[in-house]
Amino acid sequence: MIDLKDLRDNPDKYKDGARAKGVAVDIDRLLELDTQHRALLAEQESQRATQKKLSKEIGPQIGTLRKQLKTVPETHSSEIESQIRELEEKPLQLKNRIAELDEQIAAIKPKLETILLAIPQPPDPDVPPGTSEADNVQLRTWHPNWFNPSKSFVDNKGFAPRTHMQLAEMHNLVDFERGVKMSGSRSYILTGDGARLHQAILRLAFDFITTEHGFVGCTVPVIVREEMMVGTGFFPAGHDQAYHIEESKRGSGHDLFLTGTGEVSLMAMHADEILSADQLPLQYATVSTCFRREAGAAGKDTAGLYRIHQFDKVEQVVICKADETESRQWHQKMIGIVEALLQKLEFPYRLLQCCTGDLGPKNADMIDIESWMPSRGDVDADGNPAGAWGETHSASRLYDYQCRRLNLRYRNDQGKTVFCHSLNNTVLASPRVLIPLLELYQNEDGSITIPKALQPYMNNQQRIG
RNA sequence: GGUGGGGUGGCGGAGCGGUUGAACGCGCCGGUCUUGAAAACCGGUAUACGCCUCGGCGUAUCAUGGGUUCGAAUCCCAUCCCCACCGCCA
Repeated sequence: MIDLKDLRDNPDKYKDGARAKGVAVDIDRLLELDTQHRALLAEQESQRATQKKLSKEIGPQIGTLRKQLKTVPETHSSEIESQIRELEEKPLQLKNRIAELDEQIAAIKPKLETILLAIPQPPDPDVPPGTSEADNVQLRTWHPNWFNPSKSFVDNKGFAPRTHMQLAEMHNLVDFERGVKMSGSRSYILTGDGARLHQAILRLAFDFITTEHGFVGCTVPVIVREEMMVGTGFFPAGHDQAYHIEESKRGSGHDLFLTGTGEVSLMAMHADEILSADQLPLQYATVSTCFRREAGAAGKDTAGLYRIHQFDKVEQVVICKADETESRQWHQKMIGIVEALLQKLEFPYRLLQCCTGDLGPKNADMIDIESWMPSRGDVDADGNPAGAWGETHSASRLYDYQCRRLNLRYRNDQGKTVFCHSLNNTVLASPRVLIPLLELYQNEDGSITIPKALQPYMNNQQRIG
């Protein structure tokens, strides 16, 4: 959520921001509604003030008259009753006017909030303009000595690559058919060493972020209330991407949603709280199952483990003071953690500065990290895929956009309550990450060397096949 | 799933239709006293929004949302949450 007061002062900042992100939102309409809303509120409040004052005068008078009614002979009672009635009628006009104003305010408020929630965070000025991921800008790349993605796979390893699907089939690592039988398209079963690799790499990532980088590990609910989806900024825009559990249809007071990332629960933990400054920064990590409907992605990346409905992800979030410099430092630090992990695994990767159109509604800035996936990209004359970068990580910087929605604040040195800043980044998501693992570490005979960093988590096993 | 009891400020805990944003205690902050500290005493101590002559003023908030009433923390309804017991269960 953006700051309505700031929007009043700088409407163009938000109009430009929405335009840069390609989000259609009627900010002029919001300003109009806001003006109306405030006028009504002012009148309603002053009417209420008069009503309160009047009530305090009348109240005791009615009280005394009622007491009199009990003691006085019946001959006088009708006179007292009419006095009471007279007093009671006094605030009636006010009451009607207030009810009228209440109604008008109640009619405007949801309209106002709908627009307010839809206004995206303006991109930072240093974010390059663009309309889609095609306009993202490569910042830097890294690769191990033994695999340079600027050369072909054959040049790197001396043989033609198999895809992760072929490798998975060879070694019975994934059962796509039965996964689909059970749960439809984009479903899978990790089996045998596939399941072990998955657990091993998640555990490696979880240990790395918690023990080496001091993030507090948490297990969190992956089924949450709608307000948490709204609070973290995934709703309303991402409503179609979330699985919806309609508990209200079964008599419950509210529906639930499956989270598409551990970020939701990690951030929602402190919703509606006022933290003390010395609690900050909060560094949390979780490994959680993520659910994504992939609505609108029909036909895209349908084969293999790339785009699936359910996966597991180690996620990191930071909640820090409302300080841009600190926020930016954390962003760099969180990216550095991922780079260190990928270097441990010896995966070639690159950093991409996402352009304005690719940021999503809540981010001021986003850096994607992509790992080299030999099976992606165009197929050459020999029938070998050229390989391509595939997104494995995404590091977001949100200022107070998310904390404002979550009502997550802290008390600063002056004792004022201030919305925190928040950031999040993938640590590692599997099984997508098994794509580079299997494909990069395959040998000519189809066997797979297990990365050194992973071997301790695989009972010191060195190869598959 | 069933039955019963509850949700009041940072915490504990009163209030159960009329100057109650809320007694009292604890905690916290400031002050007096003290060489210093403690004790004692005095004062202060919520959040949000709106208005504004930047000193304030107003409104809302006693789980949440409705309702009754001239007036609701207090009465009614719905929902959420917590606790206890029973049932079911990894």
